[in-house]
Amino acid sequence: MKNREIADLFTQMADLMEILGQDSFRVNSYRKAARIVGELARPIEDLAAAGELTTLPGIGKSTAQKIEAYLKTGSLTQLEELKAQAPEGLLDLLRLSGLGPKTAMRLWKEAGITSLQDLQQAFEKQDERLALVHGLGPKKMRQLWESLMFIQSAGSRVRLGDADAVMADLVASVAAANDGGRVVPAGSFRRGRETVGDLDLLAEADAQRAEQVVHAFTAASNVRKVIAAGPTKASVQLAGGLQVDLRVVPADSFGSALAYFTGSKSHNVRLREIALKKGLKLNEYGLFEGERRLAGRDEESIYEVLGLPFIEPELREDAGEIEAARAGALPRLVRLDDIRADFHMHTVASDGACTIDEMIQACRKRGYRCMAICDHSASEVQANGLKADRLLQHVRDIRQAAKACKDITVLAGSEVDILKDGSLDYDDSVLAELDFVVASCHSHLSMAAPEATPRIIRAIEHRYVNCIGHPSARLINARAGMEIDIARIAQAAAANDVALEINAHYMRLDLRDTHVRAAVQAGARIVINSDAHNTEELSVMRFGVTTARRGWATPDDVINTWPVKKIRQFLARKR
DNA sequence: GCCGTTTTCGGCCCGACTGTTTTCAGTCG
Repeated sequence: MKNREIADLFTQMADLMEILGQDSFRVNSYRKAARIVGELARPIEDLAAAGELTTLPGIGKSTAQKIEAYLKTGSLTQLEELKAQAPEGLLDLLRLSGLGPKTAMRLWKEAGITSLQDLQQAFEKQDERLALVHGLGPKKMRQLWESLMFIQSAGSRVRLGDADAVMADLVASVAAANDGGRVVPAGSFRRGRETVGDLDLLAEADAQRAEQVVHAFTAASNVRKVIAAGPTKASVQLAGGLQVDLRVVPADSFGSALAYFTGSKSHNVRLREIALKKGLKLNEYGLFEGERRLAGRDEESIYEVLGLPFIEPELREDAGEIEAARAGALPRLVRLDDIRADFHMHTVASDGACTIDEMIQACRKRGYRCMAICDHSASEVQANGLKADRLLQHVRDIRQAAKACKDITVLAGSEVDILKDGSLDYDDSVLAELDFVVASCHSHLSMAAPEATPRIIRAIEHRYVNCIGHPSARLINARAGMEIDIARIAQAAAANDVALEINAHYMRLDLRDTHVRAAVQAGARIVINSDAHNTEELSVMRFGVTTARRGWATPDDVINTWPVKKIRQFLARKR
């Protein structure tokens, strides 16, 4: 699957074209194409083979031809031509904050600097060529130097779960200075993306109070550096390197500002276009007809005046949500309070930290009516996986503990390894003793799609398998995991009454959002599991729900929301 | 380069902050 690869090529083209000062609308169209291809769940090869590339929004004849040529030849002539016109190292310069295409061009043309390395050397030698670059004063130089040092020490985007803890503290700090005015997260964090590049925070305050709100923000305990601070807007860098932007707006504009700063950028562009067609103007201060404000206090009013139902933040990616809204076809997304079950958690029997009873009590406290305990199977030696005899004893222990709790159905299960060839880690006679089987890959994780997909499908077709755990086995920011053909896997799952897991741990979120959407479209059932190794970790369920929402999943799609009777019927269909 | 309820050409979202200017360009979101 070359989706990511091709998306990166288009991004490179857009960056180079921008540096070369080419038409900005063409640049944007390449950026859009990169986004569309990058977020596609189906392999781009399949669409190309079927001649369906131009059915994608933002992909026209010309872009389709480039994709087809690249798939055929492995290179992209237009990109090579651009690279011949500008040194490739210039692209890296764009990673510096405060340095855009114009400055990159000037560094090259006016000082002969064409890479991060060149720039660093020029700084270190206090090269006089730098003084020749128009628009580069002492402050800008200092900013670029700091940014250069930063990208050398900092990593990539921050995982949603890590950002979540930081965000909670910041909201508390700012809210304490805002006399009850609203303080809420916006940006990709609010949309629930699996990683965030920065954090956005919005506060409601009048002009008088705005100053103290901005001050409370820039003075928050974990702020390392104040990047910018005006009367209504400020940016800081936290100790961990994460950048946070705050905007302060009056109550009348709070809703429009929230919509604006939640994005995504492309969703906003669509909203503005709709506004324009109605002769209106939409910005962060409201929706206006001439000077008259028609909406802005809350998000709902913006959508309403634009003639649309409210669109949930998780859907705002310009991935069909506007069209669905117009057609009245938006899904009723699953919510955390719909969740009444968790089917994947570990105990001290394998590598968990809590006992069966402790996990049961914690699930009861969360209001669940059904749960499954699924410890590791024999092959997971490092995780103290259970050999068959220990598993059978463990099953008896779970059933014994379950008897004491009438208000929750406790299923005895296992997280069984899917071996390299797609077979399972226990014999059928052992699996037959279990109520719930999660089958997961824990080894041979660098498999490409042609091997990985049949491996997983073989497990799906297995008589005793109820669920495929973390299907790609990726770890965000740490391991790419297996390439999987989600369309084929979802089709097999739907046909075999197997649920596909969204592993809710924020390191995994696997299935990822685009996979969930493809799975739901193919009619597969989704199960959201915490994979908790202690009672505390049951709370990661919320990240899984967010991912399910980003995948357009409804309560009906997600078996965790079902009554126990319906869950039992689903499991019984397997055998 | 894409696209169409003003369609095959002519548009394509808009404002805040900074640093360098000498009235504004560049960057960012």
